[in-house]
This record gives sequence, structure tokens and C-alpha cells, in this order.
Amino acid sequence: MAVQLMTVSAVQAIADDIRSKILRGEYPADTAFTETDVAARYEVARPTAKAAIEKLVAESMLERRTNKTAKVITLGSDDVRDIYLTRARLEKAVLLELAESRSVPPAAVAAQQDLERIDSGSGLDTVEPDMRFHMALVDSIGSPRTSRMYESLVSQVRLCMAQVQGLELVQPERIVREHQHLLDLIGAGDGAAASAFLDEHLSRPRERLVAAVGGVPGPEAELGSSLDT
Amino acid sequence: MAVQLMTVSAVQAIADDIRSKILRGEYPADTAFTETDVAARYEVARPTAKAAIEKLVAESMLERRTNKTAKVITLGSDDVRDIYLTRARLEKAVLLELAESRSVPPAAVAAQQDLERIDSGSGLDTVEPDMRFHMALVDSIGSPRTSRMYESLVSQVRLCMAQVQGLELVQPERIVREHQHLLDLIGAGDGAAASAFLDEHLSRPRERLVAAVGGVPGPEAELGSSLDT
DNA sequence: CGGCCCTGGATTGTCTAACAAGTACACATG
DNA sequence: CATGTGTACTTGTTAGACAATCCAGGGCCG
Repeated sequence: MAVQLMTVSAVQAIADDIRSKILRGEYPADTAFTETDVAARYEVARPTAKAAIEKLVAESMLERRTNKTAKVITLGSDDVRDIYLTRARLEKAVLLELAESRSVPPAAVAAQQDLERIDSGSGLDTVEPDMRFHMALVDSIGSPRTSRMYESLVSQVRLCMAQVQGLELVQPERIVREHQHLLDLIGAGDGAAASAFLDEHLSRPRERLVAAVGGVPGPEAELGSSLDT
Repeated sequence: MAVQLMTVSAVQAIADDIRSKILRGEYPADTAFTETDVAARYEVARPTAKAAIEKLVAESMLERRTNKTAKVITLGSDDVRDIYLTRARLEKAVLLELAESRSVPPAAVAAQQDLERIDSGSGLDTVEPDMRFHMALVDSIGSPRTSRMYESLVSQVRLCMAQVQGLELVQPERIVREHQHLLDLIGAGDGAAASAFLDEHLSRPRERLVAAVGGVPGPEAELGSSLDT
């Protein structure tokens, strides 16, 4: 009867809170997260804060080098392209499989209807149903690993959008139209066309984000040379 | 200059050691990893052992539910299919892109030559160059995130193979032939054929692994049976 | 005789306190 | 001005301890 409302784990709760705040844009890129600071803010011991930070590092929300303080990850234009290209690879494969069986996922249709409903709203309200639409497509094929990977990519897209402030250029009616086109192509069994159209559909926001993050090629491409992992 | 020789982190070293031992098959499925046990074996404090265990849980080598001891993950037939299908999704997209530019990755050719060289060897020696071949294909497109995801899938394939003992049915000459066919199709720019052929190429080992892991549909589909150790 | 409670041991989650090691920055010195 | 040093800050790791939880075995009652 209890609906598992308590996260039963302090580090999980802290990590969830920090992650949601990062995705909401409350912590801009390069914000430092010291262990003692996190421990003090959430009133927990330092090992607990440390575990939460490392959890976020593991899922690429924060980055840290040994003996250095963790910071909110900075996504450069290279990262944005990589995220969108990887995302497209997964989703195109999904579209091909869905078109094969001509199965239009009901959850995606529902997300699409939500998107139509708030069509007149401002740009930022549309990204949630937009993401849900794509996520529903991927989830519908019932592959836990594919879903988990895609979810991680979507999360990074949201992180990137949160870091870029002046980004209101989304055109809801165009998104709705293109989504509908995708669903139609799936229903028609034309996987190749759906796959190709997805590239088009994703290219616009991708380049928009690339432009928004500025000319930064990568987070650490400009300090003498490679001091990489 | 300095070649980063010491892993400077105890938990990293412990996690690496346990992971390699798991992938080598020294710890069969469902092997329990108690925090105090790991701490004693590596002569470190319990938090350190805990961190190492949680690191392995994060990368799906171990699984644990709250307040329960971590165990080596058990991959059922559902998991094997999911791993191979997800793997195919990523790699097919990669093949399409490679064929688009007709670029045959040199690293893949090198792995292929290694595979030909030990062609006469037993089956188990072939899986390393085999994996390296596929990994080289994926790495060649220069997408860090795609590579990381594919690597995680390859790692799970290796884990699965390590857990299945009697699995010597690989036919090296067939693998060599099919790999060469893939490279030829890439060079010819026929991405669609390469993509389709990859499905064929992966289906055989997939079904072989599915059969090897037995009729277990999933790790926790039947709780009335084996819980030994 | 069988089912249920209940009490132990075992294990994990978390805390406090502390020390060692490494980095970064300021400062003093040549 | 360059260089070396030192100090503060932060992380990596340890030790010990306590509460909460889970599992199994035994005793009690029907």
C-alpha cells in the first residue's frame, strides 16, 4: 500500500535534487560542488555528499578530475553534435523497426496530442512533450538498454538547453507537423523515409544549439594541448 | 611524459580488478560481494570497498537492491536478445555512415588481419579480435558517446560469454569471411546491404548465446528455483 | 503437528572524527 | 621579475560506531 515515496537513500535523494536543479538551470556550467559544501547544505556527512557527487559524475552531470572539485559539466559545440548524432543513430534504428511492423506507439500519440494542446504556449513549455514524444517512440520497442541509453542522451540535451539562456526560437507548430509526419510514415511502413526525415527534424535544433553554445569546440580543447583522461 | 602508471585511486583499482576477474569468468553469476568481504580481501576500509562495489553496480557488472548484498549480474535470454538488438541498432547506423563516405577503417582492417592470422586457433582466442573489429568500426566515426555506449554493450557480451562455459562453437573462418564481406560492402558504398548483413552476422552468435544461457527468460522471472551458492 | 511470531545474526546505510596527500594561490626572497 | 616555499583548502582514505533492515531459525500457540 505504501507507494515507495521515501527515496530511502540519502545519497539518492541528494543526487536527484541536484540533478533536477542542474536540469532546471539553477546551476550554470562550471558551478563548483565541493563535498563539504554539499554536506553542509543538505545536513549530511561528507561521505554521503561524496557519494551523491560521484553518482552524478558517473551519469555525466558533473565532471571531476582526481583531487579536484566537481563542477557542472560544460557542453561545447562538439558535444552537442555528438549528442545529437548519437541520438539520431539510436532513434533512426527504432523508427525502422517500428515502420517494419507499422506500429504507431499510443504513448507517442498521446504526447503528440499534449503538444498540440499547448501549441500556443511559449517555447519552453514545448520541450517537455517534445522529449516525451521521442522517448515514447524509443520506449515502445521494449528494449531496456536502448531506452536507458536514449534517456541519458535526452538528459544531456536538456542539460544543454538549461545552460543556454536565450533560446526561445522553437516553433511549436512546426514540431507538431513534423512529429505527425513521422507518425504517418511509421503507419505507412516507410521506415527509410521516416529515418531520413528524422535527420531533418533533428538537424534544426541541433544547429540551433550548436550556435547557442558558441564557438567553443569542446570543454577543454584550448589549454596548450591534450591532457586528457 | 608521465604515463599515468598508478591508478592513484584504491576504489578504481579494486573495481578494475573485480571487473576483470568477472569478465574472465572467475566469479560465476550470482556470486555475492559483501562489503566487509571485499574490504578484507583487498585490505581497505569498508567505505572504499563500498564505493568500488557501487561503481560496478553503476556499470551493470553487479546488481544490488537496497539493503541487500551485491551479486554478479545474471543475464537471461531476454537480456542477451536486448544486448544484441541494441548493439545491432548502434552498429547498423555506424555502417550506414561509413558506407556513405566509403571509408574503410584501418583499425578494423588490422583487427581483421589479426583474426585471419590466428584463424587456426581454438574458438576462445577469436573473440578478442572479433570484438576489436566491431569496436574499431564504431570508434572510427569519432563519436565518444556512441563508442562509450557500444563499449558497454561489448562488455556485457563478454560477461555473458564468461558466464557460459561450454561455448566453443565459433567458426573462425566464417567470422573472417563475414567480416570481409562487411568491409567490402562499406568500400562499395552499399550501406543498406552492410546493415542488413550485420543483422545476419549477429543473429547466429546471438541465438547461440540465448540457447546457452538456457530457458531462463530473465534474471528474476522465477523465484522458486535456484538460489544456491 | 503445522503455522505464526519473534528474536537473533548478518549486512547495509549513515555518521563522527581524523589523518594523509595533493593542489592552488599568495607571499616572501633572490 | 622569476622562483621557491608555505599555508589553506579540498579530496582520498581510514577507523570505529550506531541504527535500520533483512533473513533464518526456534519457540509458542492453535
